[in-house]
Amino acid sequence: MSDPATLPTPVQHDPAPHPLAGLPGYVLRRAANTMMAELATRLATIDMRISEATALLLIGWRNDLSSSDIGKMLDIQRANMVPLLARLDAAGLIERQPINRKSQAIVLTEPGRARLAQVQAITEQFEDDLLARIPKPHREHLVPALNALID
Amino acid sequence: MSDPATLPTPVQHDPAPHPLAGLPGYVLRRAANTMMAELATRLATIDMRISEATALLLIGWRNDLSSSDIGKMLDIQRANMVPLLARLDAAGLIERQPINRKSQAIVLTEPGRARLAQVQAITEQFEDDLLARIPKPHREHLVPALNALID
DNA sequence: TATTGTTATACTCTATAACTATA
DNA sequence: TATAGTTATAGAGTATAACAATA
Repeated sequence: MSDPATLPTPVQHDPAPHPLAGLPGYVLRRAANTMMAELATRLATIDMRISEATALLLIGWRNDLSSSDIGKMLDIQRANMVPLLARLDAAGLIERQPINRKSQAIVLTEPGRARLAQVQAITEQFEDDLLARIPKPHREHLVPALNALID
Repeated sequence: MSDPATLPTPVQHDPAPHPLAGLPGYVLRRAANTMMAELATRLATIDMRISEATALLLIGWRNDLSSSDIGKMLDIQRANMVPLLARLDAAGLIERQPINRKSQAIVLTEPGRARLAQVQAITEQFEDDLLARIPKPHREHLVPALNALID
């Protein structure tokens, strides 16, 4: 080995800034990926995915929503709601109540209500932690700014 | 209609369609999904994915980056860089220059530089349009707030 | 005619393990 | 020992087309 003092800096401990680091679209994608990975990790402790947890929150909010209704509110395709609700059903968290011969309301079972309480505890803590990471001067502007970007 | 003076004050100008609409984490995910879908649509006009376009921007910025370097900067796993660069290579946009017998620098070809110019035009317009959608009072706070969420 | 629920399918992004060769 | 490049594989989210039954 050569004298370390004579070598060029071999390692960058801080990721070098690059031209994308200041682009709103890029930091939006990176921030969402980082935070959703964190949320997914926390929800995994109760065997829930983000998509399942969001659906459960909605189902617990109203007991007259059909699969299509939930999909429209969460921007999830009808076809993709099928395996999602099938997993919640297989876990015994929801059941289907006929509205007419075409539609069914998705409602929570008793185990579903218990799971929802866990989901609410995790998501509330997550939202608090997320906001706490943002410097105070910017904090209150995040949700209004992001809402302006949603469809 | 009733006398407006007898009605409760309609202070809620932003009525939530559902309980998730006000959660920072949820709107972060929705905003990112919406904007990335828009960017993907625009990049598809020049046959580029978002991941390919971001890599191309980085490769055009410096000509001494290895596949691993690019992956670290963009938070893409080493293994996932392989098919990404393979597609850019197959399209004739990049070539590999040996650094040593272990590493290779990824550099743009002449067609790659032309494609990069198209990518830059699309992304700059996209970033402008994104910011324009945000009400002025919130605009300057978005990037600092999001940067605080990235790792 | 439009909508609901469904099946089938495919693409993109992401994640991990493991291997070879080289620093 | 650690890193670079690679292969293989799997999970998760998303998208479209198509179908039967019902509103």
